[in-house]
This record gives sequence, C-alpha cells and structure tokens, in this order.
Amino acid sequence: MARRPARLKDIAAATGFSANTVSLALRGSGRIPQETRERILAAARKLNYLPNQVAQSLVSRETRTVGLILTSIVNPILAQASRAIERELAARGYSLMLSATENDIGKEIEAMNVFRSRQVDGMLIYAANHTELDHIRPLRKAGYPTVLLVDDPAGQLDVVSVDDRRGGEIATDHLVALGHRRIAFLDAGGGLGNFEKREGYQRGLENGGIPFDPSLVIDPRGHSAAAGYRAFSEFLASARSRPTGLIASNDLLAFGALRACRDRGIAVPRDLALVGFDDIEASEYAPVPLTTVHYGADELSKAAVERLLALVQAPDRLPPPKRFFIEPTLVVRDSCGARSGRGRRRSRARGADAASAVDLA
Amino acid sequence: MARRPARLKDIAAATGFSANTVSLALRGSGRIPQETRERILAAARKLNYLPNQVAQSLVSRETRTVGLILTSIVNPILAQASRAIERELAARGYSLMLSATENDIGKEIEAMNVFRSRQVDGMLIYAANHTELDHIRPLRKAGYPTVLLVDDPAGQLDVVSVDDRRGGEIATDHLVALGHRRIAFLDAGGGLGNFEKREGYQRGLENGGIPFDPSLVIDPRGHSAAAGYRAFSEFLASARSRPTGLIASNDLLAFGALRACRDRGIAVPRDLALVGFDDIEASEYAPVPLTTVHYGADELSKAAVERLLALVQAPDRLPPPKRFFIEPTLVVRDSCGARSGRGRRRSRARGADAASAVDLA
DNA sequence: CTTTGTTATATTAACGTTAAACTACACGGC
DNA sequence: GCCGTGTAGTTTAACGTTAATATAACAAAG
Repeated sequence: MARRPARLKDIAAATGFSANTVSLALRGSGRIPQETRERILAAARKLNYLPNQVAQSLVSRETRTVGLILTSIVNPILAQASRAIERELAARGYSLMLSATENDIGKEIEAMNVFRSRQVDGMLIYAANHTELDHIRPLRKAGYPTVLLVDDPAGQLDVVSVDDRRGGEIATDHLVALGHRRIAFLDAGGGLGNFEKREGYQRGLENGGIPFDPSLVIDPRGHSAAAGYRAFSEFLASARSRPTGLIASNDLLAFGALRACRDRGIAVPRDLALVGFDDIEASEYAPVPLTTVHYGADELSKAAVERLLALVQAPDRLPPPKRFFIEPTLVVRDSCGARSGRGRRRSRARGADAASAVDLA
Repeated sequence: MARRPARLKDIAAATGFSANTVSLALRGSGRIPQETRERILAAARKLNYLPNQVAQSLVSRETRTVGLILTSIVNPILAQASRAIERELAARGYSLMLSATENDIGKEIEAMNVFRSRQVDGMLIYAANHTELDHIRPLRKAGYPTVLLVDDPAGQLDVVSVDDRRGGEIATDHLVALGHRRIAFLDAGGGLGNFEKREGYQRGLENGGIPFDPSLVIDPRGHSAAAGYRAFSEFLASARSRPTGLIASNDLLAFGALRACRDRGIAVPRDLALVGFDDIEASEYAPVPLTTVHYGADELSKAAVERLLALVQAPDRLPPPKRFFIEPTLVVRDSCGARSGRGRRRSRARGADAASAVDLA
C-alpha cells in the first residue's frame, strides 16, 4: 500500500464518471440514478475513500471544529468538563481541539491565534485570569463565536459558568450556621485573578455579621494537594490563633490541608471544620469524607456547547452576549462536622443542580 | 466589524502588490526587498491577518495536527498523559485533536475515521481493548503514522507504553516479599481486554511459588472508586476466606476498596495489605497513603510524541514498527504495611523511571 | 549594442472539494 | 417537426494558499 488516500478523481477514473458526479452520488443527491450511485459507492468502498475534510472546509468555510482553551487538563473538574464537552460536540458532528495554558496569558493568546488560524468555528475558553479578558473581547467584536467558561463581570462576553461567588457563599454560610466565626480561606485562585470564590466567602462572612480578617486568607501558590499541604502547614505554624473553620478553593487543596492537620494532631472536623470545592471523585474517599461545593460540570458543559453552537449558527451577526450560571450546591459529608452534631442544623445534601440565567441586553 | 477575516488578496489590494508577493514577503523570502516587505507587514498587521491554515494544509498536504484517541479524559493518569502530549506537540507547532471512546470499539473506529477524514498527520491511540487491534493495523499498513499507547503483543504496530505486565509483577512481588500468600486482584481491565496487569500479577505469584486462584480475581465493572467499593464489599461478603493482600488495577479502585475495608472494620495495612496502580496525586493523601505502582506519564508521552513525529517525518514509507516500554516503579507508602515493620525488607521508593526499548525487526 | 544575468514582481496552476452553470439526449404535447 | 421539460450527466469556477514559471527593467560583460 503506502500510496496516497483516494480522491474523488480516483473514483471518477475507476467508474468513468466525472468527479462532480461522484461527489453528488456520495452525498446522496437525487439527481443521480440508483444504479450509478451504487456503482460509485462500490468503487468508493473498494478504494477506502473518505472525503478530505480540509478541502471541504475550504469550500464550505466551516471546519466543524471547536477549540477548547483551558488552564490545565489535569485539574479533575476541568477534565470532567472536557469529557462532557467532547461528548456533546461529537454528538453534533464537531471535533475538539485542545490547548492548555497552564495559567499563562501569553499562552492563552497564542492558543487563540493558533485556533483562529486553524479556522475553528468557535472557541470555549476557561480563562487563566478572570480580570484580564481584554485580549478576548476583540475576538467577539470581530464576530468570532466565543464562550467563556468563567464569569465576565463586564458582561461583554458570552458566559456559561459555575456561580463561584455563590459557591463560596454557601460554603461560608454553612460553616457560619454551624457556629464558626474564625473561618480561614485557602484560595488558589486569588493570586491568579480568580476572585469570585473569595468574594463569595466575604459575602458569607458578611451574611453572618463576621468581620473579614485578611490574615485568614492563604495563598497556596498552586492548585495541588502538595501546595495545600505546604501552605496550610506554614499557616498553622505562624498563626497567632487557630481558625475553627477552613474553606479550600478546591478539593485537592483540602486534601493537603487535611494532611497538614493530621500531622499536627488537629482533628477534622472536631478541631477544624473543613469545606472543599468541586466535589471530585476522590473527595468522598478522603481520610475524612469531604464536605464540598458541588456543581453539574456536565450540565455546564452542555449549556456551553449549546450556546457556542447557537453563536456559530447565528445567521448574520452575533446576538448580544448572554451570561448563564450554574448554581452550585453543598454536599455535606463528614469534614464540616454537621453530621457529628456540632452544628444546629443540616444543610441540604446534594440535589439536582439549579441553574439560572442572567440576561444582559 | 463582523466582516470576514483578511486574506492575502486583501493585503495585495491594500498594498498594490500581487497575492504571491505578499505571501513571499510574509514568509520572509529573500526575494523580496526590505522596503516592500515592511509595507506588506504593516498592512498585514493593520488588517489583523492570520494565514488560513486550512488552505495551507490543502497545498502542503499536512495539517500539523495530531489526533489523540483515548478511553476517558477523566482517568487521572490519562489526563496527565494528555497534558504532557499537548505540551510536547505545542512545543513542536502541532495541535491536538482529542476524542474519547469510553471503551467502545465502535467509537474508536469512528474516531479513527473522523481523524483520517480530517487529515491529521498522525494518531496516538490508547486502545479500548488490548486484544482487539485489528481495526488499527490497516491504518499502519496504509502508511498512516500511528502510535499505540498500549502494548501490541503481535508487534505489528508502533508501541510506546508502560510495561503494565511488569507493574503487576512488582506489585505482587512486593506483597509476596512481605509474606502474603493470599493476594486478591481487583482488575478493571480484564473484562475490557486489558489483561497485562493481571498477567503480571500471575507472574508475581509464580515467582513466589503461589498457585493462582481465579476466585481471587475481582472484576469491578468500572474504573471508579464507587465501582471498587461496591465490588470489594461484595467480594468480602461472599468470600470464604479473606485474602491478606489486595492489588487494585488503579488507585481509584484502591480508594473504594479502602473504604469497603473501613466499613467492615478491616484495618489497612494490618489486616489487609493494599497496593494501587498509577500513583495519582490524591493517592498520597488517601486515608491510608497508598503504596502504588508509579510510572513516568510525562516521559511516556514525550517518547510517544517523538516516535509519532518521527513516523510523520519519515521520508518514504514507514520504518518497521518498534515497541518501547516505560518501566514502572513501586512507591512504598503505608497501605502495604512495609513501613510498619510487618515485612522483612523495604522495596525501593520512587526513583527515576527506567526505560527500555524492545526492537522487533 | 547585443547578450547574459539579476532583481523585483506578476501570472498560472495546483491542492480536493462543492456550487453553479451548461450540454446532450429523450420524451410528450400539439 | 418544434417546443418545452426532465434526466443524467459534464464543465467551469471558486475557496486561500503555495510552487513553478514567466516577465519586465535594468546592469554588467563581451
């Protein structure tokens, strides 16, 4: 073998018809009679023909490809979202191109250019920094279908995202309801410009009439369990007075904090109530099963793909941007202490995820 | 805005040169004088020009795109491999297309066809079933650069893979060395045709002179912690005599088994020595830190990309297939009991991953 | 001065496909 | 016998780029 793949022209040569007739027959045009079609189909099969999508794309001006830009595939919750996105796209005949930025805006811009050059029909972007979206805005202005997977408070871009602010708030509300007043926050996002969870945390404190103490906000400089372990260990060593509650901005960080506590003989939840974020698969199987903020990553992905394809198929110019948020819920397990009876009431357990849309006209 | 992206022709019209001159200038040809080049570059920048890679691909017959087919992105170890693959490809100017099969061979074939139609320069395939590779062989025969990320014992395909057989063997050897003789195997792969780990397990038993007992092999029907929990709970409930050791074919299954033990008051490692597979990030932070088979997913990915691109750049026909294996190592933590002094000796801890190549000429 | 070469640019064809326009022939109707 | 209408195709042009070839202007060599 080793020769080049078959083209329409090859089928044409094999059957004696013209390339265009072959094309029409393969696409099932009514202008081609049964018998001709069958002869052409047989030849195509024999030659193992598959249409060259590159050539098709050049003519049709669509690649049926969507670009996904995210910070890291290794983040379990982004992996889960990626799976759902790939699934939704495949079901609609689209392929997925993937690019990871590792939180580097330069790489984010580079990825956008690569995707633009490759003529993807649209992009899904989990932005590295939620406060720096100015490099993305021109894309939309130029008519490029783009959906952001994080919030754009300015409302200039299409958004399908978890309501992280609300997530931070319900986590904090929960600990406040359990009687905690010194609640620390292990926040991987803050240093990277992803401030929503912390805003929710502050709002939760406010709800409970608790003054915000900046010394209780810890930056682990990373998203890994190792970073959480290191940062919380250092915090415990240097803090004047220990908090009774801790919220981690993701579950892996919570795992690290849990280990830091074990090392120092701090019992969770007795001495420290812990709440994580994301509800990754392992969190149910942590040393102390994690109470954590859960959200429907699949539902989110589906909504994002649907919105993106609506933009792709928009007939003329793009409709005005919309923001759509998935409402997170709290999954109460052991690490917060609600089950061991320290608190007064139990928060609702995992339920169907509610969703709400905010329309900015 | 909202008008179509700029083409060479638009720059040509703006500067008064021909499209071909513009093309040459943008690609830095020596045939274009400084001043002309600069005027063209300025116009290109003003028009926000990016070359249309679809058109380039049609001419050059290469897309600089690689297709990755895997079973699930959600599997942490595959996510890690995907990250490294994307990174390696990006560094070389290639883009990544991703497709997940969820262990369905039909989807695997479909993905191969989609990628072929999209003219990817090569494919990396983490096959759903290691015993069914017959749909992949014709690809290679037809001259398509393809690298398998699992073993092909027949040696007809290029392979870059972990030596899972060896992984199963060192896990088993370890437990045998610690004195265990009833060692169970929680094997998610077996039912799916991924038999290497179990073969290694059997070889390990053989090394220790322990007869193989098929009733100790458990099929969890899934890769998740939940599947591991369910399957091992059922096994414990029905088994006549309890094993003293357990090897799980991945870490999430081990997490589930750990929980099943806790529920029944079985202490790990005292009553049951446990070894996992993959060394995912969370395994260090499990209720009992997991002893587990570790391998260099990054190294593997790099080798796979290098081999694939070597095939892509092969001048004439493809060179004969090669198989390359990454040697796994055992990371000894707490769950096997080696650290608590039950065993006689300690296995080596995580080290640099060794690698070996097997050349089939 | 003609030839030869060099420099700067333009023109043409090709990549594999689809869309649009065209042709050739048969068949009814009148 | 001529006209319109299908039927079953073919031919041509286009998508945006690159490669190959052509050309025009001018300079240097003989």
